[in-house]
Amino acid sequence: MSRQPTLKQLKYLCAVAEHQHFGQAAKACHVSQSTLSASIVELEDVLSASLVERNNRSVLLTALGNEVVARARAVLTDVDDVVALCEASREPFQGTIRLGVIPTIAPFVLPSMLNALRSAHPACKLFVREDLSQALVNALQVGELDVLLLALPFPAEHTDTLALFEDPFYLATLPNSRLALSQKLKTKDLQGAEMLLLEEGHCLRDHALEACKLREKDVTVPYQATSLTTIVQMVANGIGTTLLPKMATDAGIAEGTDLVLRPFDEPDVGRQIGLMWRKKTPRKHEFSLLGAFIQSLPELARQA
Amino acid sequence: MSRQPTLKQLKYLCAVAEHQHFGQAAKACHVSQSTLSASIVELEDVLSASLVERNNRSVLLTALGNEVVARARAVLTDVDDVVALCEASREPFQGTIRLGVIPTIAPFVLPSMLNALRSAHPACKLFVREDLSQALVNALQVGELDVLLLALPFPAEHTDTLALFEDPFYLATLPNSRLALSQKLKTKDLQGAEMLLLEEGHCLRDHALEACKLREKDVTVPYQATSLTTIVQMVANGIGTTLLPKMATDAGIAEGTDLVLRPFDEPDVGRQIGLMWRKKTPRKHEFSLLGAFIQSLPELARQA
DNA sequence: AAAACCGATCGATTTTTCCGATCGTATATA
DNA sequence: TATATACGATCGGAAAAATCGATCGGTTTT
Repeated sequence: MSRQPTLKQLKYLCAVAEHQHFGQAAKACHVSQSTLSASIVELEDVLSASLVERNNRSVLLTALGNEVVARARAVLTDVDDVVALCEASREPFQGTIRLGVIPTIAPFVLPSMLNALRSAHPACKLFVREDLSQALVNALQVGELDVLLLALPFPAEHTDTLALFEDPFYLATLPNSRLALSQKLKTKDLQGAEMLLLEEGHCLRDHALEACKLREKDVTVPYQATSLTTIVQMVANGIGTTLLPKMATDAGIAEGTDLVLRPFDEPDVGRQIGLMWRKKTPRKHEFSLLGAFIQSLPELARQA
Repeated sequence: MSRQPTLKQLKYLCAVAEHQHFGQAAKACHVSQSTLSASIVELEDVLSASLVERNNRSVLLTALGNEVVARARAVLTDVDDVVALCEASREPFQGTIRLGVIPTIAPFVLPSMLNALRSAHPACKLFVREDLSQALVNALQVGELDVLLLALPFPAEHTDTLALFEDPFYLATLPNSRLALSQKLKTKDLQGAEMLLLEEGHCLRDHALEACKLREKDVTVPYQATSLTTIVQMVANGIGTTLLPKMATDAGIAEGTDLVLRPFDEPDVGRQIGLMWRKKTPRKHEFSLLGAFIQSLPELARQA
């Protein structure tokens, strides 16, 4: 079993190649001549090859030595690149953030968020994955994602959450419907309404049911309703009524339809948006800053 | 001043990434768990970055950790490549040989030599430079070339030579010339002949003068005679007479002309072909083998 | 509640690294 | 020819590190 050469040995070899002189090379490496000399000998021993021809008057590299030097230089710069990479990642928003976002948030927050982030922190690379909450939590826990933007609460072991803002629900219905006419909309008015909600698995569905104190039997589950845009089209065609989060309506999801949007005359009818990360992540601070950054987005700030 | 990570640290990190488990990674690296653990801590310290999230139940890599692992893997394989390169160069004719050859040998030896070498030692990379003896010797001494194939003797410090074979001179002249008719050709017959030789700098010129005991004034120096082929054409056109080394005539340099080739009726009218290398080269043995290899070439052997 | 598992840490020992001094050789100088 | 100089190799001791076994503190599983 032959050992591996050391980075130090490769570095010394490159210095020798550059200076063609052991003494100067040693000085350049801030070590004594004897240390460098021994290191070169050891390298040649490890590689079982002659790399340097010592001529007492001049130092020559063998053909193999030249090859090794060329490759060693590449290795050393690659290692330096690793160091530089870590240095760049030292400060917040200088490295890669792997972000998970749920489908009922992504289309309404990501566009402005990504734009603002790119302006404020050009060096920050954001990797985004859009999926259902449970899938995101799984990915978070196995280390595929660093932080999630989702609706709280969502049960997840070994995680911490940071609440960012409330996202109230609006009732979306046709102007001539019974619910559209009520001045002071209460959640109990929804009893027996034909509520269209997203299919099972979307947390928006669960949060809507909970916020409005509804039960499964009060809800009509449409086939293939995998996006809010689809739901909106169905409501606009008179198939029923739905609840839309404010961020969706702010983003203009109901534009181009006859739908009216009615707020509820009750507190806490809505969902809470927040960040989630692993308890043990070393980047809590950075993610808290990310939370503050999201809160400061003008598109979201005006609803506070 | 931040230090550099160690190859060992990078290796351990990659093992952790692969096994997702400190204990198993340690076992794979043939070190104790404590050693590996400490090594990872030190790596993170050197890089001032969190690479691994220890979760007591599972080991996760940070985004930065994944990046570092990817680059570390590349670095490690590059280093392994260096080791492999040296291993391959361990045996003779497995590495690169930088060979210098003079112009009065190259066209007649290289074709068959390169062919044979490629067959016998496919892994051997031969880099050939063709130049005048003095230029080759300079290149040899500064380490740009490893070994020379030239005509001996040629003065050169710090070098050893290996004589390979004699290369007798033939007189090349037109059939009807005075010299073509003499049965027992002696060098002193050349006195006053219009001898065409290569321009200054070619050792063939000096060796020819010496072998035939001629002086400069016996010789006609043609303009622009930089190759034997040119000389041959000139002689064929009646401009004079010349000396050709046997290896050139064997290679058919006079084919297609009316020239006759006459050997000398004296010993040692010719030049000696040999190898030259630096006294301190670590590859003496390999170059000796190269010499034997050249001697065994059928194109050269039949003249022995 | 106990056992098992995992990585971090401690203390002791071994190994490695590093330096200054010296040596041997080749070259330059007198 | 003798001397001085320059260079890399080598040696011995001191300093630094790497490594190990044992143990700790925490979590998960039984």
